Amino acid sequence: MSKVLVVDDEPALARALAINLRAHGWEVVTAADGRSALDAAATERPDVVVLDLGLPDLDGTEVIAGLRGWSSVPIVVLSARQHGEDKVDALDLGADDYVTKPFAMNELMARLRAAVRRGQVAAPEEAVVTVGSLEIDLARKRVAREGVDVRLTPTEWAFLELLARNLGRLVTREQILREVWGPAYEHETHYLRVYAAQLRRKLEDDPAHPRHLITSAGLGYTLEAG
Amino acid sequence: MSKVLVVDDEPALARALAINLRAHGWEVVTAADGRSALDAAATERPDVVVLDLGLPDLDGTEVIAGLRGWSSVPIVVLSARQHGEDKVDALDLGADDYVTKPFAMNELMARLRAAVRRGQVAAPEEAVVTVGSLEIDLARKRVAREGVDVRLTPTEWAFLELLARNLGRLVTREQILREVWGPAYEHETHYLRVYAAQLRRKLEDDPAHPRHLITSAGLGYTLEAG
DNA sequence: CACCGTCTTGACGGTTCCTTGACGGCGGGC
DNA sequence: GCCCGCCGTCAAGGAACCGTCAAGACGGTG
Repeated sequence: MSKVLVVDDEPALARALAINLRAHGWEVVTAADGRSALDAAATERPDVVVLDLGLPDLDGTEVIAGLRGWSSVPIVVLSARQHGEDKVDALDLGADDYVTKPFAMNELMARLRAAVRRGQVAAPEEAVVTVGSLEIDLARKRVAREGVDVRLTPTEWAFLELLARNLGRLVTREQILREVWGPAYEHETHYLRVYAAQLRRKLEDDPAHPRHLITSAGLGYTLEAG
Repeated sequence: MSKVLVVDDEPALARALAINLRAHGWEVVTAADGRSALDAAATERPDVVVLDLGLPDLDGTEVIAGLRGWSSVPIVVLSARQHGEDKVDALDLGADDYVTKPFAMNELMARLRAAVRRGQVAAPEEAVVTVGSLEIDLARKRVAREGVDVRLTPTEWAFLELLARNLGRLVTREQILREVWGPAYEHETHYLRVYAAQLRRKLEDDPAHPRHLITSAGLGYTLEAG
């Protein structure tokens, strides 16, 4: 769970933010002015800071500068001002993102997630899905079974990749056909059978009794996690 | 083409909205009160909802809360009230954006587009409905009873999904038949009995005395929350 | 042009699922 | 008590779907 520090002097807005963020799984700490914001940032070590400009004591830019003196925590600035002038200021000083009021809660949430993601330096995005003895490397577009590479055709790979990106989730026939063959093929279910069989022959220990690539008759296919 | 659900009890405004939206390429569904809004959202699966506060039956906030129980569809609230009080309420409950009347059609349109865009980027959003020892995962299309997966046929799943999306609310026979079998089957009530029985056999501890899938004779079925 | 890997298409047998009918239980109205 | 409507149960037949094999079509490459 990520921790967010909300810095805002309007109690109503601060409360609304806190409630929404908590509902979405964030741990929330609040501060109502610039000085306590700096204190809270030092003691709580949040993963990201939401900073409303126009605080009673310090100018928002001072808060950013103060934080940047010792921390590289991502900062998302919140502002009522419409024009770009202080946007440039804030970004210059080291803010990471900028949202003008009124804003949509989802947008803020998305920007926070993005900010945290960017903030995590150690994120080379190791996109490898492991399923039993299968290793599916989404970045390199490779599959290995018990350590040895398996050669897949482009269509086989597209099929498998789609299932792997939805690991453990049922992917409907229509979705597979749309994604792999294109929107016009939405009803060509024959392809599914041919390619499911082909993947099983290459990837399953016992293709006749698949343990990974599971069929749900009339619905679609699932790449089973366990 | 994106689909929008317009919830407004003033016919004139609802019509004006529908016409304008359709002219801009939206697919439009309308509802005039809170209850039918929830029904329509469950059956139509809009990409975004425009919700006018001040409905005859339910408070707008109740509608938001009801929707948020199972859906993460973006909601844009429409309100005549000028001051911020219920704005905060609406956002607290999970609305995504807020437009005060009178508004420019262009502005609403832009906010809808933005809401849809954000909705698509947003997280996969765990949508799991828990009923007793049942876990119904709407995103993965899976049901587990006491932790173990239960295999459902496509029709069984469609039936259960509809009830789960209307958790605790009675779903009429007509609505189920229309949704699961199609508009032409609105009077084939035999199907309901067969499939209700089948679901109970798979999901209930004692199929003869169901505690979750409840019949209301002559009316329809309810998936009981407790 | 011939070769090769890949994609498409067809046919067939086995399985799952849907549909349909028949029957019994339950409860309300008369 | 009897009738009637509605619900729940079971089972059978047929339709839809799946897995499999293999032959042809297609598109690059040498």
